[in-house]
Amino acid sequence: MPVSQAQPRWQRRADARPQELLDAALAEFVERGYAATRLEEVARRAGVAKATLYLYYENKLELFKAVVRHSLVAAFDELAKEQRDAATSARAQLTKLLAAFVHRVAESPLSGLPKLVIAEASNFPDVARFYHDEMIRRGREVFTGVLERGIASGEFRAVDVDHAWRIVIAPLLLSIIWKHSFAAFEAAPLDFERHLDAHLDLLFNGLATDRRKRIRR
Amino acid sequence: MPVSQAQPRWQRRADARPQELLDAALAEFVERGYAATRLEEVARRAGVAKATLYLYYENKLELFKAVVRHSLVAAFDELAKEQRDAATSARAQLTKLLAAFVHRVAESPLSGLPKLVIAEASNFPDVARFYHDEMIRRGREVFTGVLERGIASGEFRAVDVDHAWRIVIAPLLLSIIWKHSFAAFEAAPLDFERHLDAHLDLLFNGLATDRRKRIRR
Amino acid sequence: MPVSQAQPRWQRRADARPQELLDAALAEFVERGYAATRLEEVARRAGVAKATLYLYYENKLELFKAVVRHSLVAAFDELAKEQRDAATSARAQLTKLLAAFVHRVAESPLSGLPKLVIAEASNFPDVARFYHDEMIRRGREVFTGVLERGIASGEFRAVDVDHAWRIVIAPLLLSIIWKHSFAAFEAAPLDFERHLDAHLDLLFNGLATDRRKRIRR
Amino acid sequence: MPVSQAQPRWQRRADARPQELLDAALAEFVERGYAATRLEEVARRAGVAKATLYLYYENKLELFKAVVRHSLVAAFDELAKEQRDAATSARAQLTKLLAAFVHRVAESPLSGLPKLVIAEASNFPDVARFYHDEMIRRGREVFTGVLERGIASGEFRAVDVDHAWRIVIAPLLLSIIWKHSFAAFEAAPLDFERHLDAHLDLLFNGLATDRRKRIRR
DNA sequence: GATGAATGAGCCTTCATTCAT
DNA sequence: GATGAATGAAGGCTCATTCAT
Repeated sequence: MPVSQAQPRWQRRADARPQELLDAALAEFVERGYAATRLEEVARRAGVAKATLYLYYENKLELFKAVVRHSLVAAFDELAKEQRDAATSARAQLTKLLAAFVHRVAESPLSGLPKLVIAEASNFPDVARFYHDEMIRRGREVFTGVLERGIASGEFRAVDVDHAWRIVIAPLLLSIIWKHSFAAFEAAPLDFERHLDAHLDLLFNGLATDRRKRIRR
Repeated sequence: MPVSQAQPRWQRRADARPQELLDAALAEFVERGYAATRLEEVARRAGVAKATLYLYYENKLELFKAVVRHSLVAAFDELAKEQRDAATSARAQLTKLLAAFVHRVAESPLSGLPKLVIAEASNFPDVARFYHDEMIRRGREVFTGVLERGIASGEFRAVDVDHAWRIVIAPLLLSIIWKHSFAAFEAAPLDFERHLDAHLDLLFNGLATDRRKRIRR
Repeated sequence: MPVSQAQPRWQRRADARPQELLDAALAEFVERGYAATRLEEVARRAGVAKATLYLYYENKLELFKAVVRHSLVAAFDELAKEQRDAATSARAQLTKLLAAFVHRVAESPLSGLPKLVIAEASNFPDVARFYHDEMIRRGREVFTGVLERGIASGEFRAVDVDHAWRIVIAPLLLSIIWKHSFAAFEAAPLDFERHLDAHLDLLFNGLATDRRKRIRR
Repeated sequence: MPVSQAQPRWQRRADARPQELLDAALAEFVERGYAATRLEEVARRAGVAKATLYLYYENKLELFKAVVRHSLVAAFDELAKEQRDAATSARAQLTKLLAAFVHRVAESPLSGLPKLVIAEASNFPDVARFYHDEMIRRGREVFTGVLERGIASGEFRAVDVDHAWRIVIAPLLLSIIWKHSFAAFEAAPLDFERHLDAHLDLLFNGLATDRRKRIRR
């Protein structure tokens, strides 16, 4: 297998940089969007001077990219902690995947990443493409994999996997978007746990009544 | 009949103008976000001079609010066309609602609205609150209403309605976000029709195998 | 005597124009200054549309010049009503002149003119020069004339006429500037009558009690 | 000793800056008025970039206010250098006050302040009120004080002090307004010294020769 | 002649970026 | 390495001016 000739578009360079800067920048970017984020604010939040940012990142765009790249890697790392042993049932595995997403991503600052990328996708297509190629593609692989395994094993019905994988994660993705957009206007914060339960219940059992209902997970 | 030699420098279109401006502004705001949208561009897209915008809207923020307000109303109008007759089954009604959302919102420029509001929620909390109070609250009412009716009538299982309503719309909402963010990077554009079918299938029947499978709608 | 070859810098053209426009413009220019005056406001005050102004004046500057020119002429007309018969004493004549200034200029809208010209002198040197050459020069002539006549006749002491004329009008000029600048902050409006009396008293009799103190400070 | 080849793009002068900016701004504001003054010009005159102004003053209006405030204080400081010892005669003291005004204010850049405030009074009432309350009120107090003392001691006639104080300063105030408005159009610049002499002469001795004419006009 | 609608040019203000210490 | 000070390059907004009716 030949080594790719081209320079990787995303170097690892900045990953050694202070975590504080990236944390501050992620928070600001998520809260305000790329354009409305002022480096002054990022710096203040990180407790450094504005000019200091330039010691670590060439410019605002590079900082932005580093934030996305770094958060992406962090998200992977978090999810990877959940070893996907193929020994268990597809249903158990799917449950585990979704739970991991909730516990390790949705409830952490990393949850801002999807919102950020979505909001800036048309302004920074290469960032969106990067996210798409790295995160979404892998997500799709993982989820379609489980679905197909379940179908093959007879655990799952023969659903339209190409679309089902999106439907499976949609409620969770949407919940983190919710959290970053409308949380302030709701009486009580969204209960991720119950939300996940409700999703799994619907997902496995469907909405329509059936006399031979399965036991909740 | 002699053709006038000179093009008039501009047209007088006081009536059509507001709509044209809102259309242009919606497109730009959705594409770039509030901060990165230049009024120059909005104006160019609408075919007017920048200053003309100020004849109709006091400033950028007011234009933004008008866009959201107007799009919201337009979305309602679209959805209202689908009369929700309580005569039919809850299932048929839910199906109709979701189909209406796909056909009348997701596939129109109005589909940009959710993405826009989500992206700018923390920058403009009052806009987000407005959207939340007007759109989301009503959406919740409609969907929880159908769910409760279905449960009451025995059509649906006794699911956790407070969460289920979100899960029911999540795949559709996400699909329009998708369309505005990652469409460019996918081989084929998302097929809303198949997506809806897949969702309805999963929603009503669940993922897990069941011998007494219901008929697809 | 040859006719002047050059075009007069200030035509009489606009003097036939609606008085309303000039009145409105004078008021606005005096109140806000040239730059801060919006033609929109002038038009509104005159009860016409902005574009209508352009039917009468080429542009803002021409309107401004017309206002100054017209007000100047009006001021002259007012003052000319006071026939200066050389039969009376210099003192009576001087008194009459100052009284006329108070009653015909200071207490009319024309009082805004000096303030206006002063404020805009460096922005529009030709306007200032015009005012200087027309108004001030004539004022100087009139007042130095009276002073010299009084000195010649023995009514007045042999004062430094070149400076005295300014001193003679200073309190009145300043009073109208006052009126247009600080009137709002004073408990009672300036009583022009008493002010004039006080001035005349001081002017003719001096401040010091001892009539034999002729030593310079 | 080698000369540095390149001029530094800018100097670091945080200490001197504010004063330089205020000086430049005062000059421009006096020359053009608030509205017509472009910050670009102020900056150029001060030798800095436009944006630098914003490091020291929030916006144009704040700069304007700072200019007025600062000039006012500076004027006070100048005048305060003239200790007003009550030991001398009222006449000597009045003379001293007026001379101080001429030498320390009229002949300095501070002389532009009254013209500036007068011109912008109706645009910025709070600035005018500030000037009125700080400068004018104190001026009135000082001058009426001296007049009353002189009257009490028998040095001065019993004049109408409420109006006399204005008359006493009017020629000097007007002279500085003159200087900033019409100086360019006169053959010779106004000789402040002679002007002051002429004023004092008239002020103390009056215009009329006959010391027994007490009949009111 | 009058005016509502439209616009081009200009200025204030912000902010990413750079320089000097 | 860190930062306060400075700036150039936008972009929002205003307004004198012009066009079409």
